[in-house]
Amino acid sequence: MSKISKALDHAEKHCKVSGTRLTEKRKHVLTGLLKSQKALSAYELADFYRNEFNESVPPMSVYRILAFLESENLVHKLHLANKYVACSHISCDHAHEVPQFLICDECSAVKEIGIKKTLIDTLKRNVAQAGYLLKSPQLELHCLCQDCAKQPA
Amino acid sequence: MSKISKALDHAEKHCKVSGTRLTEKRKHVLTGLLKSQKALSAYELADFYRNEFNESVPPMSVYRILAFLESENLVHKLHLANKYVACSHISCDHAHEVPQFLICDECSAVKEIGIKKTLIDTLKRNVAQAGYLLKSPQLELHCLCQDCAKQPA
DNA sequence: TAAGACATGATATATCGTATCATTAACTTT
DNA sequence: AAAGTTAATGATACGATATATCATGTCTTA
Repeated sequence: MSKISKALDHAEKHCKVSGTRLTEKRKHVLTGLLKSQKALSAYELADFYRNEFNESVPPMSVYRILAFLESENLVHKLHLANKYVACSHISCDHAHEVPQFLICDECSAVKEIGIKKTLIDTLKRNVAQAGYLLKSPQLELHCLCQDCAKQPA
Repeated sequence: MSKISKALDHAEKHCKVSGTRLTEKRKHVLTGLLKSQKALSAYELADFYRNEFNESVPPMSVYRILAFLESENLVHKLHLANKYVACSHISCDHAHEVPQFLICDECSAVKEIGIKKTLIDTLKRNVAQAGYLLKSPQLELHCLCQDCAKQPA
C-alpha cells in the first residue's frame, strides 16, 4: 500500500469517526497535496486538479475544501507562504506536538518537524513578559532545503 | 525632542552614513509608520500619507519606499500580516538581536521583542537536523495583545 | 550644464482571498 | 420511495496585496 493511499485511507476513517464526509473532490484535493510533496496555493491546486483528473474545479471550491480539510486537521495552512500542505502525520495514531514548518524560500518544499516542548514554553514565557498572549505556537520558518542550499539561485 | 523626531533624526544620519537618500517622501512614509504605532499595509500607508500630508502617493511608490526603508533596516516587513512596521530600535546605537514580532490578530498591534540567543540556536539546530538551513530567524507569532486578550471579540 | 544615476509617476496585470446567491447532491424521516 | 432538510458545490463579483514595465522627473558630479 502506497504512502498516499495509506494516508487517504486514514483520512477516510478519520472523517467517518468525526461524522463528516470525505467527498470525491475533497479526496482529490488531498491527493494533490499528498502527491505534490510541497506547499501549494489554492489556485495551484485547482490547476493540479484540472490536469490530474481532467475536470475543472473553481478556486472557490478549493478554498472551501481546504478549509474543511484544515478543520479536520488533515491539512495545514502556511500563513507565511499563503500555501497549504498535507499534514505529514495523517497516518499516525498518536497525538502530536504543535507542528512547526520549514519552508524553502526557493522551491516551496516544506518539512514539518516537531519541537521540544520546553522551547515552546520558553517562547510563551517571553511573549507573556511582553504582555502578549501566544495564540498559536505554530512556527513557520524561512529556510532553504537541502537541494536549494547546495545550488543557490 | 519627541520619540518620532528622534527616530527621524537617527534615520537621516543613518542614510547619510550609508550614502543613501532619505527623501521627503521616504521620510513621510517612515513618519506614518512611526506615528501609527501599528502595522500598516502599503495601501493603508498611502491613505495615511494622503490624509496627513495632503498629497496623494501612488501605492507603487509606497512599495518602493518600503523596500528601500527595509533595505536600510529602518522598517520590517511582517510576512504573516503582509504589513510593515518601523523598527522599534531605530534610535539605538547598539547592535541588536534578531527581531521577533508579536502580532495581535485582533487589532494588528505589533510588539517587537528580543529573544535569547540560546533559543534561536536551539531552533537552528532543530532545523539543521531536518536537513534544512534557517535563512531568517525572524519569528512572527500569532498573538493577542493585552487589551484584546481582556475583551475578546 | 550635460550625463548618468537615482527616484518617482502611471498603467496594466497577476495573485490571493472573501462575499453572496444559486444549484445540486446527500442524508433523514415518514 | 417521496418530501423535506442539510451539506456541498458552482458561479459571479469584488477587494486587497503585489509585481512588471515604461515613462518622467530630480538630484549629483564631473
